[in-house]
Amino acid sequence: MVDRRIRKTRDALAEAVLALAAERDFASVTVADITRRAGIGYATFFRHYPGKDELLADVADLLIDELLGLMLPAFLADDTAGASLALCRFVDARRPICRALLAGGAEGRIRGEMIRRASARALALDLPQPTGLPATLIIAHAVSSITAMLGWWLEQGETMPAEVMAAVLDRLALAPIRSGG
Amino acid sequence: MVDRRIRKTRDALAEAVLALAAERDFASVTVADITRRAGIGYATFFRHYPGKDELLADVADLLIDELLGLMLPAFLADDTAGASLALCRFVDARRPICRALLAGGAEGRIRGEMIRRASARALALDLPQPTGLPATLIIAHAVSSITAMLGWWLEQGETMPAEVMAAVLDRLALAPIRSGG
Amino acid sequence: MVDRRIRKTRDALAEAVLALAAERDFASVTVADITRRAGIGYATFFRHYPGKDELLADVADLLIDELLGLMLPAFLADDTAGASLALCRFVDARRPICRALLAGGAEGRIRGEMIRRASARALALDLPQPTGLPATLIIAHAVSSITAMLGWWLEQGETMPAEVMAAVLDRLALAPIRSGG
Amino acid sequence: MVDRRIRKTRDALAEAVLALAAERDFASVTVADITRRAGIGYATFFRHYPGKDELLADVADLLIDELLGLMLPAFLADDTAGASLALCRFVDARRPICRALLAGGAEGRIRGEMIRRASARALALDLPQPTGLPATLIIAHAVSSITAMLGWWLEQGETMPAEVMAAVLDRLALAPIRSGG
DNA sequence: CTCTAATCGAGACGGTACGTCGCGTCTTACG
DNA sequence: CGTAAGACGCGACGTACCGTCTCGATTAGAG
Repeated sequence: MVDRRIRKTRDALAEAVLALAAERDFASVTVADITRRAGIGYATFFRHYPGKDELLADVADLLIDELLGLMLPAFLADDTAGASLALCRFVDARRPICRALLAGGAEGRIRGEMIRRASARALALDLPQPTGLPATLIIAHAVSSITAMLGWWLEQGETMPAEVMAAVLDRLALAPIRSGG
Repeated sequence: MVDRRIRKTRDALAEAVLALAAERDFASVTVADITRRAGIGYATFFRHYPGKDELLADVADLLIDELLGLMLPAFLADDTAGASLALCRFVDARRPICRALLAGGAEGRIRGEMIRRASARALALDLPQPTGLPATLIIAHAVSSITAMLGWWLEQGETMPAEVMAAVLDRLALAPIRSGG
Repeated sequence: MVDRRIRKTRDALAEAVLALAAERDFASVTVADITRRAGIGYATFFRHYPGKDELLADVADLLIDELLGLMLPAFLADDTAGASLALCRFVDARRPICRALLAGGAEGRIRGEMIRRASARALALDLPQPTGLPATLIIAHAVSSITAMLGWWLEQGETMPAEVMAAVLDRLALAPIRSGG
Repeated sequence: MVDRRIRKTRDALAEAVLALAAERDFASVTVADITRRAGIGYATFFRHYPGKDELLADVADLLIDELLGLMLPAFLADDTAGASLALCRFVDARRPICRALLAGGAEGRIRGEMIRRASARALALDLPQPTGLPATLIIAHAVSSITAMLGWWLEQGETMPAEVMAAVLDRLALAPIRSGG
């Protein structure tokens, strides 16, 4: 169905871009760096992606979708603590890739993409706003705060357990959304 | 004391970079764009700044310092609502420049710079951590959440008054830092 | 074997640099002038040559080699008159290119290159020095005198036939090397 | 008469340009190099000379005039050997400056200037051409050959006495002009 | 098992922006 | 109040990447 060569090339690109984004500022990573690392031809890159940003987005998309799918149910059930915990365990189990996406120079793009996708989902669900605040504002707050704190967490090494981090996340970023009002 | 020509050139550069950062993605702004807008020679730019990022940082620094100086007293007095209000009024009174810094493509850099400076100040003050959480984590959360929400606010036009925004900011980002524990 | 695109680009560059060197002072010719004339991209130039001097040298090299190959046999056979005549006819048949190389601002570089190559050849041949003078001195004299006179000749237009010029060349520059001693 | 300060500045410039021309390629010497070396202000340079070429020309002019004045009498008296000897002794007595002018990157300009001035003198004198050859051609030959050989000589260090060099010069460059015909 | 079309590597190319350097002019702070 | 110091506009330089393109060589998967 899908040519095996294509899959192989894309996998190599994904691995390469993550490795490079993890080890230095994403803006300074060039397409040639990626292709060299992936062991593929320079022009071949553009047969798959229009640019490095799109490659990164493609790599991140799966993760973001998975993550949102994981958090939304708990969040909608007002179980912000559960959502936080699910999130932190998810991230903890994928430290290298999350580190690449959240603690490198790519963070800005990732956050933007997450806000976009979360807003789209919220719009599609047409959820009620018990807090009386615009959904896009809440999302901007939640996503920004969470990605910032996760980035901080991942930069600390393995010093703080997922459960503790989840509690912090919940207390500072998620619970305030529900409480009060 | 300082050559008048130098001041004039720097002022022109500051004005130009703000105008350009406001009207489109900062990453797509070139040094040539800035110098053209400022009416100065291309090479002259580099006699003042190593690159456009540094120019932006220089422009933002004053604002950031002023802003931190404004918020800190209220924040340290546990008056997060007062700090929020001071912040929103400050921003409201400087919409164009804040919009350029927070709602354009420059947002990532500005946030990074703010986190850096705020962390430095916190370290210098050696403030007690009543919440038991690391200062750098709190700052990452607060700065990220606040800049994200302020960016959202500035993008909405003048639809929401500063007082309302301040309440939101306080409830979602600042108050949670103090409360609980 | 050699990429056809490369050959095409180099040919275009060679044509362009000769045309420009012929019509004005070589020092005032810029790389951009050359690439514009050749119809190639500016950066492409540097994929082929480190600078305009090297391009000119490359263009001149073929000619110089051919010319040295033409003169040496007669010269070594003590037939300086024959060598002069061969030289003048050779130049006469290639007036435009020789004019570009000898009567423009490129003259200094060309002379230097000729001295270098001729010295290398002389060294390789390890020829006896019947005159008792160092080969490099003789070469400096011969090349300088000849290029100067040829430059003068080419600037006069077609007023003096090759045979006459050859006689002058022989009498002033070449014959004195052999005679006496 | 002439402001002493002006003379002092010019002398400093002359000294500086000669020193720099001697120690490296003249084309790579910048005006800032010269002024730094001379210990004068950058802008001051342009109050005295339009550019570094003109400074060099000014410095060389005196020498060239002196030299031509020295050689001409002997040359016009058909005493080419005497002219050669006068020349070589003159140069030998001023090795550093001559080296700077003849063996550095300035050689091309100096030769051009010498040809120009010698041609002007020849034209002014309206001397008969016993050889039947155009004066400008002879001058081109003589000046080029001589400067080339002197450059070679100066580069050898002090290995060859002026008298020997003069004999070579006479035999290869000057005598052939007179002899034959 | 073959053949045919898609995919690949390699890398030349036209561009755009960069940051540097030197020039020659013009202003300005300072002695 | 003149002058050195140096900021400035200008323009060429050489570099780095981008995204497009043309080559053959290889290889997958349909017939």
